[in-house]
Amino acid sequence: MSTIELTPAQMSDRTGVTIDTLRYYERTGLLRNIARAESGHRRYSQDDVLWVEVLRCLRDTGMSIEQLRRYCDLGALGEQTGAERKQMLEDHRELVESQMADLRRALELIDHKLSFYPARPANAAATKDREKT
Amino acid sequence: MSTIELTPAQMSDRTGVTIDTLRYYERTGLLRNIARAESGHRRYSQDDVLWVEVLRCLRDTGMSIEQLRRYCDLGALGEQTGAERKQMLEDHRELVESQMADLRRALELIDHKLSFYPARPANAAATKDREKT
DNA sequence: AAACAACCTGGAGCGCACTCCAGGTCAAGG
DNA sequence: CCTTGACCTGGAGTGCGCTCCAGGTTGTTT
Repeated sequence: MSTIELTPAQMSDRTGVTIDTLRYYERTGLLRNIARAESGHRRYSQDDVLWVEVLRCLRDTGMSIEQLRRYCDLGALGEQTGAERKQMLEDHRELVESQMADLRRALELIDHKLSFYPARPANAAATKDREKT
Repeated sequence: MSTIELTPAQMSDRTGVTIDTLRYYERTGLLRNIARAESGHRRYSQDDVLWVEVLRCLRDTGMSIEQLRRYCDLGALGEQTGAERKQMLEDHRELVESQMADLRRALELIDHKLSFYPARPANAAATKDREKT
């Protein structure tokens, strides 16, 4: 299995995460053991790509950098930290579900408000737009 | 209909928004025409409560303060801004739906990862936790 | 009337998650 | 060789959304 390695620029393209952010993640411990070329330049593996996608998925749904670092620390510590990692995931799962509830409420509100606007840009006078409702 | 007015502290209790944040919203134009007692102290109306709930709903789902202010500006300008306000709501609706997609992806990822942990804190050796997947 | 809480204003400060910068190294093309 | 551009490090800067503070007024309780 040829381990295709990516330059920082390529990694940034693949993941949609900027080079600066990749370095920031490395500094703060979210990315570890990134390979280097002899020149000292980083070389990212396919596993790194997958891991960054996991990180982004959790970040984008509200897990803090602090918590992600904790999660990484636990992973590095080995098997006996499984229970705590599981707990973190379960906690985050709850957060995600509560966010989904928020989003559903927001959709309802938006649709309710949109229902006061005419379907096509018709005469404005026809619309009695009840605000704050 | 008695217009029950609320003190800042009461308003904060009702909406879950701190007094400082309520003032901040007023400064930045998200809250307007807040009544005052003769003393100069604010008195919030029931409509203000509803409006803050709308603001929070939009804020919590990712609309920026900047955009919210724009939305308020348009509202203050009157009926002829209806089209733009409608557009803002439609744009935000799309944002909300894309966030829901993100959350669903996250839920899948989390559940996938959780599936590698034993149901009850059993012997750790039994779990071959494949990371980065 | 004295004490204490709640409120006022203008402005400064904070935490998060990046993002940018200076000053230097490395490497591929002409 | 020389230029050009991608990369390196350590550290400073940024923008957002609040949050806090100083110094003063108001209003209620004892």
